[in-house]
Amino acid sequence: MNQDIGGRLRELRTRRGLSQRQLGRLTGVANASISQIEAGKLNPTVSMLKKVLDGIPVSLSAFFSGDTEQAERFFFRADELTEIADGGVSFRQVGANLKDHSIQLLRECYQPGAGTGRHAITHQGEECGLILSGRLKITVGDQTSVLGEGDAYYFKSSQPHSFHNPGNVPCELISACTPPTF
Amino acid sequence: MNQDIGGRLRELRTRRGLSQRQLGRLTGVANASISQIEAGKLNPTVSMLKKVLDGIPVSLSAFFSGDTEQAERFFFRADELTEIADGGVSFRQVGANLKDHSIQLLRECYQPGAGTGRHAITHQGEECGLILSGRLKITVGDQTSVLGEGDAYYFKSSQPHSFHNPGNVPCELISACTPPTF
DNA sequence: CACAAGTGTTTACTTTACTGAACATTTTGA
DNA sequence: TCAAAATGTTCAGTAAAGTAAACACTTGTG
Repeated sequence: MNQDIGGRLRELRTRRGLSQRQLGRLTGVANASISQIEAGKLNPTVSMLKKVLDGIPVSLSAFFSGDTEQAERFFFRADELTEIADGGVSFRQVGANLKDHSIQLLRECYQPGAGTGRHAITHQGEECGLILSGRLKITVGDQTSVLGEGDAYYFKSSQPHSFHNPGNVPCELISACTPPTF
Repeated sequence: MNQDIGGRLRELRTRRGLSQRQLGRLTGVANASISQIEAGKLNPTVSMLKKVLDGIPVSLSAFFSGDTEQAERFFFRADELTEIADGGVSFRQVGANLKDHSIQLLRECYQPGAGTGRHAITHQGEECGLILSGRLKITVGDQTSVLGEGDAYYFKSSQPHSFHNPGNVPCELISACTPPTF
């Protein structure tokens, strides 16, 4: 844990071309502390880490979300988007097999009458989508709406939510959400 | 600062229906510490805060990015998605006027020959998309590919990237990305 | 009512985060 | 070539984080 923090801090600091002493003077933190944090020999307080990061500058949020890695593949052919069907609902996820992604982009298709049960187990993150064709009845919290082609939705996944196709033609849409687990 | 952390922790804990002691037993942290953190009287170490958050469970990333607020609107009619055109490229963003969102879902249209310059100023986050119609030539890092209907892409925005429509019909796609700024 | 089990808070005490000043090396420049 | 001024690391002292055990209070149950 502290090894991770230290390594990441060192990477950010050196990438910025700063020495431990420079960063220390800049932030009012002892250079010894920065050295020990980077070596994983110190268990920094949040306020301490924040002071140091302010000098880089990087937010705590950015620091812990840590998106510095490179993706190994960028392009996916249509037939690679394996379809997952469940009842009258089918999904095709872009980049489903990527090991570390923060967006789930789905092409979804709801057959007439199909839908999801109410998601009682709400998850973190956010969801949004845009209707390509057909009609979809969406309930979020205590609000319900029937969306048609070109309409869209956006909500925090912590809201209980459900989808249902009330029409008599399939409903196609594209949805994007942040992953359920952090 | 510690007031903020404390308040946020208390909000998350109580929303979860946990008492300080329950959370303490669950995580192996003294309930007194949780009490003091919530009161802003303690300056927790990162590892300490992480142990506590693991019991909720919330990641450090989610904790500091703070996506617990409720969206005020969930549904958007097609004509509300105001179009932004720039050269031969047009965008329609879902939930563009939401004050705090972590996904940018765009319906994009590239006219024949249109494209973006190479994005030299790379930003944080990730981008992905799915081609609805037409063809789009995408360059990411040192890789280039021409995608057609149903094809998709996914990459970290820190990679230099550019888009261009090499065909003679408009190219429509849906893209999703995490916001450029933290 | 009384008592048991829960809640969050406060208080000594132990552990440790954090500092300032040393250290050993490497780089810069006259 | 030899200071001079960087670099990162180690170390003793101190300020504070974190704990265990009390506290005062509320809630439910026989």
